[in-house]
Amino acid sequence: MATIRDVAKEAGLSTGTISKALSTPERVSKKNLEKIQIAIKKLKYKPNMLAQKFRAKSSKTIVVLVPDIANQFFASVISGIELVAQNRGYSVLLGDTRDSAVREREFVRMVETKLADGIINLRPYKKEDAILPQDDILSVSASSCEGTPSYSVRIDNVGAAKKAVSHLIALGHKRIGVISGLKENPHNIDRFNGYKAALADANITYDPKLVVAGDFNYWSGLTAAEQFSIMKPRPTAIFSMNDEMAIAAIRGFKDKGINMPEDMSIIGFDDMEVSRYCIPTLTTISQPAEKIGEKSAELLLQLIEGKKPETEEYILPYEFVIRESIAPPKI
Amino acid sequence: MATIRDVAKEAGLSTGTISKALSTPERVSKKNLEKIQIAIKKLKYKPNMLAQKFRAKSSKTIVVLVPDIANQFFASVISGIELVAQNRGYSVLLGDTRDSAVREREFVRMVETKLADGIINLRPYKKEDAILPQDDILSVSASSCEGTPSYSVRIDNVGAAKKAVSHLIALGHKRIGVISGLKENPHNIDRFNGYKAALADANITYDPKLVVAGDFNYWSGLTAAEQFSIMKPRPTAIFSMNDEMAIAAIRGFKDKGINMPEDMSIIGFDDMEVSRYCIPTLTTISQPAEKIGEKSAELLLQLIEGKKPETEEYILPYEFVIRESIAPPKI
DNA sequence: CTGTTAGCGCCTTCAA
DNA sequence: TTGAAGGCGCTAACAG
Repeated sequence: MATIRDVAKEAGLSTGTISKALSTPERVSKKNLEKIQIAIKKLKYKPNMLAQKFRAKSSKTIVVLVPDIANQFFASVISGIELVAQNRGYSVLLGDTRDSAVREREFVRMVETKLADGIINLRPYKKEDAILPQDDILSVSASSCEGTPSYSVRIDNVGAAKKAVSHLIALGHKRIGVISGLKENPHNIDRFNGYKAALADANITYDPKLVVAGDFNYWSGLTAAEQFSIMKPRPTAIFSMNDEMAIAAIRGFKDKGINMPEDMSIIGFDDMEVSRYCIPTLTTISQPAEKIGEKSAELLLQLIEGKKPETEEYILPYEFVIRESIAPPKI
Repeated sequence: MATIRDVAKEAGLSTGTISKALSTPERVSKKNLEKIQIAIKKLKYKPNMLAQKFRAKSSKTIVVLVPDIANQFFASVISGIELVAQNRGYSVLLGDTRDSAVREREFVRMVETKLADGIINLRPYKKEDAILPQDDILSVSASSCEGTPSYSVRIDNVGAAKKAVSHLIALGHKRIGVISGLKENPHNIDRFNGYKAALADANITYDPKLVVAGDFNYWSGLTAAEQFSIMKPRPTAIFSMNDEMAIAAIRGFKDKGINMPEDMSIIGFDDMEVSRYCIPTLTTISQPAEKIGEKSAELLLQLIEGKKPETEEYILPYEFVIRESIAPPKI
């Protein structure tokens, strides 16, 4: 492997000049620039970035911690992060933690040991179970929840859920079921609080029987629909903690001969691509996933470059997208 | 940030001893080991891995090129890769190329510039449009297709497709439709060849009208089902190039009053998790995704460590999983 | 505009 | 078992 010294020798110049030619070519004479070009080509010289980074004491890399990489929403957030990072000359190291704290710590170690400059965490957490933030680690929490410590970018989950449920109430619904996500999941908790708040506002008493436990996955939405279909009295509308379960539930209700939206209204959360296509198309909360990613990256890069951001918490606007899946209750 | 020299000073020893204490503690006296431990804790010393890697001239990192990160199958393959890599002390850098050659090149540059030691490519390609392999880059192609240049790990797509279609023929089906994936996609091509081979074996003439173009996504499966439902005569069975489209098609057929498997048989490809749950459960080809990942990683690490693998092409066994979605045709 | 030189943090001889 | 010293490839003074 050719080094900068080999190039210098080949071009009959010093390493300093080669280095300059690479970083600020305008400050090197044209003649020498040409010689250098030729030498580089001849030797197939590629700068050793490991050496560059070592010397610069900065890896120009940020780690993105993802609980589950095969997830549309996260993929969009990552997309936004990469956009900003690349524009600023940073690379993105994806850390699929698969919800394991051990794996999460490993990635934190990477920044402790200089392999990365900072972390964006896509796993929502409350204060209690937080590994991050850590004193000596620059980190930002993306798509976080209420009460996330330190820098964070998110939407108002409570408000969004409340808005959705209030809309159902305004349509005339009184018995509104919930397909919940994982119990301990902070997003689930926030959205659930929004649900309760909407009921409280309308003086509807909260009935825990109307809450069916799901796990954010398709299958659990299907099961939930079955349970709702045999309830007496049956709810007239459902608020699902994500689109995937909502879409499964639509399917499940149809199998039981319950038609949407005539017999049953349903609202999801996320606005996945399929939600525009399913039958009926799904009313849902749309999160600005890419924007969340972009904002998080901007925040982290600010921190890395030693600037102090104005605010700790950035709350981005969501959108309540009304589609075919809701209607006033019968009677 | 404390360096190894600071620790040496604090412990009253030389840097060499500290270094040894970190790598081969058994070769350092217990007394000194203790002193060193204390010094490290006091100074909160963390070795600078950028320096370590620089000196070792090896990043102990492999890049995994993924066309689309939000994809179950790829996620499983990556899982297998990470398993092997971590056991051998390598980290995995995920490169989501989003099918862009530019982005792909960027990751190739990382290994040229020492930021990574080798590449595992999850994008299938034929000889013509290959960026990899490249002379000076160690790479392995995972989940590749027929005719992939250089080291590769895959299943026999042609054989698998042929087996599935032959099974339909054996059940008595003669008009067998296809929901294809993206036209240029090599997996699509291989599987399509398998389909044709099965027809040829049974002396059934290939009818291009029975092929509906899809794109591997849910929505295209739905559309395909609509098209098939108005064909006259309608096919009695469908071979779908992946599970996602197959599951969508089941849905689409049901909407048209076509019941599976009585009125229509269907077979998918991939064996996604949902395929075990949908109604009817889906007959499909199961790929050993994790195993493909593991084998690819083993191969690449062998190459990195300078050993020459026995074979260039590793073909892993697939499984034809028969579930409820197929039956003999009516009459 | 170009060359010289020192040193980033670590590890590995080599000698004690 | 420990210490001293050199060097990995690169860049940033500084001097010319």
